[in-house]
Amino acid sequence: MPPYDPSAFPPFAVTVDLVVLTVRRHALCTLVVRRGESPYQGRWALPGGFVRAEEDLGAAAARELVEETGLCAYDPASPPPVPSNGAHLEQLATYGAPDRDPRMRVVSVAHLALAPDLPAPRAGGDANSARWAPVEEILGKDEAAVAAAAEDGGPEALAFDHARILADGVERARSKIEYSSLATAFCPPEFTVGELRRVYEAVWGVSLDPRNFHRKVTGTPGFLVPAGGTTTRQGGRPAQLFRAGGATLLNPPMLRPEV
Amino acid sequence: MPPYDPSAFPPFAVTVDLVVLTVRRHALCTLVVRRGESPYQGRWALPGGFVRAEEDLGAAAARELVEETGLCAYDPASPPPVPSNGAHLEQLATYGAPDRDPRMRVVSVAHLALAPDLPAPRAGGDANSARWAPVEEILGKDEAAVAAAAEDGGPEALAFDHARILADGVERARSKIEYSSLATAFCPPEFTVGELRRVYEAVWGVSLDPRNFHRKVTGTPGFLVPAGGTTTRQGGRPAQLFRAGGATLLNPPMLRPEV
DNA sequence: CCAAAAGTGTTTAGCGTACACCCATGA
DNA sequence: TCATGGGTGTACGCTAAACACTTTTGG
Repeated sequence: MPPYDPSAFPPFAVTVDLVVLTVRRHALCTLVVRRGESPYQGRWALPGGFVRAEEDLGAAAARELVEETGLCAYDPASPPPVPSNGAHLEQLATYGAPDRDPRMRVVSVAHLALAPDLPAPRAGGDANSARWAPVEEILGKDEAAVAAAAEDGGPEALAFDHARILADGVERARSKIEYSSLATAFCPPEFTVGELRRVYEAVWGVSLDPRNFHRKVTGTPGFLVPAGGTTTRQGGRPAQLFRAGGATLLNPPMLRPEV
Repeated sequence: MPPYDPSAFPPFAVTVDLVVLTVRRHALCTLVVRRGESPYQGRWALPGGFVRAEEDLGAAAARELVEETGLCAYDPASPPPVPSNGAHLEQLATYGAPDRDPRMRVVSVAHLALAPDLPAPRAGGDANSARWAPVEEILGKDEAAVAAAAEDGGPEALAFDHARILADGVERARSKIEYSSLATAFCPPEFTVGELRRVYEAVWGVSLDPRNFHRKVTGTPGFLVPAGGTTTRQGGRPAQLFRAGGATLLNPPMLRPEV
């Protein structure tokens, strides 16, 4: 083990990058911002920024989330995901290849945020410098391969290693809604079983049987609690409204159909 | 978003810390090293060190693993976990609370390594400055609560926030062997079904039915491949030897019994 | 009345569990 | 012979999948 000499450490910059996912018009979308400066000037990138000197990593991610979306992050540990437009926020992974930023050594602690559908994004007031981009449009169908090859790829490719980060975030979201109640983070505070099912269908890119899905989610204790009212959103029998229940782990899990 | 000014970033040190897990004498154990310097002088800590200026995060973790154990890390992406005494290595999470190290701002990218049982550890040649400590002995029974309260706790508590990191690593290992073939990383290259079962029992702290376990692992295609020979290790009918197969995902997963 | 979405009931097949039973070795 | 661990067969119960069917709205 090398001697622990605090005065001789290599200089690093530490940033947080955000994979903010939402479901819009039956498609899984992510927030991207237009880069105003070199390198990768004019290209789309994940939102992010430097961690401040006295700031925790999670706090930096929450601050960036507010700055980019106005979304308030809630702590996954606190039982009730109370606020009306809160977003789930969790650490994703850390990316620190020596050459990932040509200017200097930057280590980025990526975070994953899941949000309900929102109005148009705001990025420092500049409207067309931020957008919700369909994940499929950025990563293509074969996500793993594209993400690996996308760096320095075509003009639609994300800056830096952000395609890889996005692919990892999407994969995390896809697997985590299997065995947790996280899919409710894509829904408004009150939602119907059909809306929740369309979240699963959009995130997984599959079709699910509405009848079996209904039985599954309403039959799992603590997953959903009735909110009282009913709604008619699109011609048909009105649906009951639910809120996310206290249960965070889904046992047995929701089964993702084979492709 | 704050302006992106590379010359004005706060100074960070970036380290890697290692949660190295193995199964020894039916108990899940982790590698800890004795700290020779302040702060936390004389206390046990997870092995780790600074990331070098031109070094990738995973490479730094692999280097530390070799320095501390002589273990060679294999890339989980490459299909055959070839080397005889290789260890599984993956990124765990990143810890960067502003006050986690009293001397300076340190962000630690923790990694998780799973290794087969080894001879006594070596730490720079100093024999009694490193040991395999039973996880239960460090974290106690109720791991989440203890890990949260352990910092600045009794003399047996790990330095810094390492109890939290260890608890997170153990939890990752416990959940990941459910749905992946990762448990074979705790076994030597050739092993019996009974040895693999004892790995599950030690990591989960439960008893599993030997007959159903045998059917489950031998019936999952690609999980185990027969290695040919048989062995008598402890009086009884000789057992077939197996190698880890190519399958990395276990579907359906191994079910962890309720406690 | 018809379309559309919500919700319920029923059947079937697969898998996990429990446990009886046989096999092969050392002492 | 017995003890010990390896391995197989079988019956039971639960759950997911498939799908027929009823309910409640809007047009």
